[in-house]
Amino acid sequence: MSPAARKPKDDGNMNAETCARRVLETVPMVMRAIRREMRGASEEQLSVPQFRVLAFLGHRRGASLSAVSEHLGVKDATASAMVDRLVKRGWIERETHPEERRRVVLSLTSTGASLMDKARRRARSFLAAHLDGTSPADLQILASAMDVLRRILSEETQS
Amino acid sequence: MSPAARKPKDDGNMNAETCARRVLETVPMVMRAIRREMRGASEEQLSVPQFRVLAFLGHRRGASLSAVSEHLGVKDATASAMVDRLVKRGWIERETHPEERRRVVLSLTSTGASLMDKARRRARSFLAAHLDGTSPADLQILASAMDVLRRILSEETQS
DNA sequence: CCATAACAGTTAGCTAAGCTAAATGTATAT
DNA sequence: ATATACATTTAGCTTAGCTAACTGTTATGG
Repeated sequence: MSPAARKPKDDGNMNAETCARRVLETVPMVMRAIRREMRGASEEQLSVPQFRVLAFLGHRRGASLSAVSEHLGVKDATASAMVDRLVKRGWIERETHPEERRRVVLSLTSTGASLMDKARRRARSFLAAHLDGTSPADLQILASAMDVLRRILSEETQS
Repeated sequence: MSPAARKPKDDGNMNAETCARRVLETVPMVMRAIRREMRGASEEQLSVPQFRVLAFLGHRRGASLSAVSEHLGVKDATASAMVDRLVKRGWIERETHPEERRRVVLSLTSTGASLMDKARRRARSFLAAHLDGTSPADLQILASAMDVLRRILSEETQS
C-alpha cells in the first residue's frame, strides 16, 4: 500500500540537491496543515508557536524569557511579545526571579497546563490519525528523517 | 557518522503517536531555519510564502488568484494580499483575463523570474550544504519521508 | 430580458509572529 | 562611582493569516 516511500522514482541516485528541493516543497505544506489543525481545534485556539511555548514551559518550569527565545529560535523581543499574549490569556504566569531581578520566571498556569494537554493530544492524534494507515516501515522512515533534520539543524546552530 | 538516523533509540517499536510527536517537534524547527535563510538571503529578501507564490507562477504562468490560494492552502483574501505586495515590488504582473473579466491572470515579471531563480538556488544550496555531510542512505530516508508526508496530506485534502 | 444566483477578487479590520533599534532596570567590574 | 554587560521590554514596522462584507462579472431561470 505504500511502496512509493521505499521506491521514490530516482531510487539509488538521490543527491543533496534533489533532497533539498523535496524538503522545501514538503515542509511548508506540513506546517500549514498543522497550523490549520491547531487553529480549528477547539474553542480556545492556539497557534503553532504558542503551542511550542506552552510545551516548552510544560517540561521546563521556571524557564527565563531568553530560554524561551533560544528554544524557539526567535529574538528576545519576539518571545517577549508572545509570552505577553499568553500571560494576558491566563495561560502563563510571569514573575520576577527572586535573586536576579532582571530575570523573569515563567510557568504554566493550571488553565495553561490543561489547555496544553488538550492541544497536545489533538495535535498528536491529528497526525497520528493520518499516520495510522502508514506502514511501520514508513513510520520508521519518517521518524528517522526527523532525526536527520534535527541533527542537521543543530549542527548549524553551533557553527 | 550518522548511525542515529538508522538507530533511533526505540527502533522496532515505532508507532504513529511517537512519530507524530517527532514531526511536531521537528517541522517547525526546519520551517524557521528555512525562513531565516530566505530572509537573510540577499539584498532582496523573500518570505517563504512569497517564495512559494513565485515558484508556483514560475511553472504555471497565467494562473488565477484562486489557483494560487488553492496551491498555497490559504484563503483567497490572503492570496490576494500577498499577490498585491508582490505586484507592488514589481515581481508579479497582474492583468485581467481577456475573456473572463472577473478573472485575473498572474505572471512573473522578468525581475521576478530572475529573483526567483536566485532565491531557489540559495534555498536549495542552503539545505544542500547541510545535507552534504549526510550519507546517501540518510538522504534516501529523508526523501522518502517527504514523500510519505505529502501523500498523507494530499489524502487529507480529498476527504 | 431581467432578476437572481453563483463566481472571482478585493477591501476592511482584526490577531499573531517576526524583525530592528532603542529604552529600562539590574548586576558586575574596574 | 562609573562604566559595562545582561535580561527584558517598548515602539514601530512588515508579513501572513483569518472572517465578513463588498464589487463587479457571468450564468441562469422565469
